[in-house]
Amino acid sequence: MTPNRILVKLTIVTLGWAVMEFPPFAVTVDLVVFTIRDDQLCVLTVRRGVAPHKGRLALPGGFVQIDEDLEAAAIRELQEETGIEVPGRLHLEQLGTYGSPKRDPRMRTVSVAHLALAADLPDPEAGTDAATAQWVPVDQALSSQLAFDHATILIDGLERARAKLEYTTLATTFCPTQFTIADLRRVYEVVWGTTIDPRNFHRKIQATARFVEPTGELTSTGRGRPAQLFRPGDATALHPPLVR
Amino acid sequence: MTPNRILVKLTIVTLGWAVMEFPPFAVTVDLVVFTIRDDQLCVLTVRRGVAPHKGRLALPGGFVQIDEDLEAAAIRELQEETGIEVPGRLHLEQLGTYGSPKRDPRMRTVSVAHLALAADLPDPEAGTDAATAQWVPVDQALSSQLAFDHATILIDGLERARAKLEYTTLATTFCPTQFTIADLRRVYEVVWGTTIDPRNFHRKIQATARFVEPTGELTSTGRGRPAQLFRPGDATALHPPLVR
DNA sequence: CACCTTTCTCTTCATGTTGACGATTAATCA
DNA sequence: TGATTAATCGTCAACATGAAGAGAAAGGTG
Repeated sequence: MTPNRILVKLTIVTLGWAVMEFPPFAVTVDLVVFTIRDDQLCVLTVRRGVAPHKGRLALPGGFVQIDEDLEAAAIRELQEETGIEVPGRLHLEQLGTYGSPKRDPRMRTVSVAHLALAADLPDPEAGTDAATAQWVPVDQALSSQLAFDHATILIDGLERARAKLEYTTLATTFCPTQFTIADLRRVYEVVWGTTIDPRNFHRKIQATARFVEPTGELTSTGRGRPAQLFRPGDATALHPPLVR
Repeated sequence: MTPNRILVKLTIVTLGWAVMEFPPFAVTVDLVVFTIRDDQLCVLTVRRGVAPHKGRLALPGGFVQIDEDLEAAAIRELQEETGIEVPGRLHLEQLGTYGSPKRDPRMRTVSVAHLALAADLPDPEAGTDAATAQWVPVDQALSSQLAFDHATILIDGLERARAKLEYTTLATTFCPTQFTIADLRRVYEVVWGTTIDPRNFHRKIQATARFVEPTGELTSTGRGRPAQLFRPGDATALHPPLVR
């Protein structure tokens, strides 16, 4: 057994009055970032340039630094890999932690996955750290061979996002600063993969206090009657929920 | 800077073709185990015997071993600290991960908290590893000074449990193998801290397919009209949900 | 310009769910 | 024999839902 193997088995830290020993883990954050582009739910991916899983799509992420909060690490990785301005109009929450001993063949890694929802964002800029980052439709990502256990994480993130639309106002984070009720409806339709009656949806949104606030302006987009524009209200929970 | 400090800053692992370096973390599991005793929601606690936070109440938990799954570690700790037979009639799920750099003064620790719900269990046996384990009413635990960030974890676990009763059938895991609808109602009342109309609750439970299945037997407990006995049905989700 | 299409918005109606609460049933207790 | 307790059944008004008719306000076309 080499000295390096011994390091993997046990780390010892002396801190004045106490001696602790513990098995050392690598801790990472992975990100499931959703947005809607061209009426499709898309997830942010990176292309792996090194083994293992070289060439496969993966979720963006990286090591948590030794003095860094988990959420801070998620925000930092998001900025590094996408150039997204954080904090902005973006929702970020912890999704779950994935720590199977076999999930990374190189070392024992525990990954704290985070879920982020954002309005449509510009393509990641080439020439930056985000060079290999790209938006991929979720169904396309799921039918490709994602690296590590990222397919599991993506499925969990998708289900979380679908569920949260039911009982929170998070759908508005997928929308620009001003939007119509039809825009909001398309968010639900795209994320849930269903169709929704426009008239009942309209009634329901209007009946939910503080879900959306009218800006007073109208769309001047093209076909059909112009729609009222809204901005997000300050409600966060929906009573009663919207049901799939 | 001592060699031990250097060990804390960086671990290097050589695995044939690759050399990785990463900051080493200690990974632990903590457990929020709820049960109901004497119409009170109780949480399993241990009394800390060593610094830091010596003498304070804490949630049970411990280090994840280097080749161990996160859930397996949670199950092992549960057995070691309480003697609870796992798997049994018990619900276990991941709650969230807590990794503030300051949460443990001894080292950088990331804790994967788990939530467990169980029917009333015997007191932990003295003389075992579980010697200091005890059931404490939740409000009492919250008004005491819990160790580390365990108050935060407990609050999150409580909120998760309350929310899950709304849209799942998990309330039955707090009940013995046979129970009355009134027993089930008291679970909701205790966890939510509310009172519920017995007649409407009765109607609602009966209307929800496969929530509970009648055993055909009746209670012969004491005062009042005897009640039908039920066992848990095979439904897991509630449509429509019960609302607080 | 008249007329059609499109989309937003308001409305109706039948059905189902909820909360409040009266009434009945079946046991124990005094 | 009541009185009390708790389980169970029933009623009713208010509210929410899904389906769908109809009007309003824009653009497109001949």
